[in-house]
Amino acid sequence: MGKSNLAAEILLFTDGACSGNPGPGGWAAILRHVESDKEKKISGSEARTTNNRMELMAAIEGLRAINADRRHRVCLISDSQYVIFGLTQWIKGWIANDWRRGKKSNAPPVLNVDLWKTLYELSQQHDMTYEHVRGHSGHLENEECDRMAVAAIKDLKRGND
Amino acid sequence: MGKSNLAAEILLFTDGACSGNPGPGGWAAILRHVESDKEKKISGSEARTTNNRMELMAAIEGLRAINADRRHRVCLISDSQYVIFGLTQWIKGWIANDWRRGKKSNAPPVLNVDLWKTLYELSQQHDMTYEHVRGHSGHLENEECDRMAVAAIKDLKRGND
RNA sequence: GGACACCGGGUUAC
DNA sequence: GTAACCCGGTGTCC
Repeated sequence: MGKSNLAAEILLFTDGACSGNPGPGGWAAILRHVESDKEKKISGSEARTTNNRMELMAAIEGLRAINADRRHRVCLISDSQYVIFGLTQWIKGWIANDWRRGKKSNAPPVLNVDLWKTLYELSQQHDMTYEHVRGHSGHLENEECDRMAVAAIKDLKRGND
Repeated sequence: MGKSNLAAEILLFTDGACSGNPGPGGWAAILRHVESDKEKKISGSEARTTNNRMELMAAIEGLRAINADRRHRVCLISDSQYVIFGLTQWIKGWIANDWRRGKKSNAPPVLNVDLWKTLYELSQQHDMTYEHVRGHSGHLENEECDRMAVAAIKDLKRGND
């Protein structure tokens, strides 16, 4: 529980899972309104995707579930360094370098740009803080997200999506 | 499978690797006699070299492994544009300009001239065709050469060379 | 400005 | 072991 958490109105826990990478994937998010302690849970799946795309989707759909009528103070909590470092550090360079992975003109393109652009726009609509937690280390909400994401894959495979 | 391949008697696949660039390096070549389907594999290493020198060495040693009693139709297949374009396009200009990278007398010198001269002489002894393949894109012999070159470095590091 | 290679490091998922 | 992703670099040429 860092200082950043104390100020947040909304805690957004996210996780993604992928059975095969690439393969069937699921994502999940838990939104907690700190003051009221109300919680919302959402999850979804895709037939063929990657682990990183599911981590991004969890954050995107989580942010989409927040009312955009005004800016909220949101703390995004994920076990994905890809998501957290991407949003807090790497994305500035990507934008500066026209979504390439480096300054050289023939540097390879950043992947999953579609999701990164969407996530970036959504993050700009609120006052965001970020926290990286280690996966599978007893973090309650993170583990619940993990279970939900895995369940979403299972539903997909059973055709119950 | 271009026309050029159909005519070749010998397919020569090559690759180089370098752990650090510059650093310990390895090279490898697979020679396939098309008619008999017989194969020969060779590899080697150097304690301190560069990626491009190893790519050149792979081609040099590959050509050296071909019997020079008469001219053979050889197709050299490499993922190094440095090697393929060097041999098919650039080297004419280098020779014309006394191994300089341009026509001006103060143009910078071509690097690795020792290897380029050796490779050029060897290539003149046969009827060569050339093919560039993308690295790490599922090309069987190229990937096998890659493994052999990396293994050569490993042997070197273990002192088993 | 362009291209092909060669690495070093880190995280996750199978 | 392989695959999805990111950061940082050099070797070489046009």
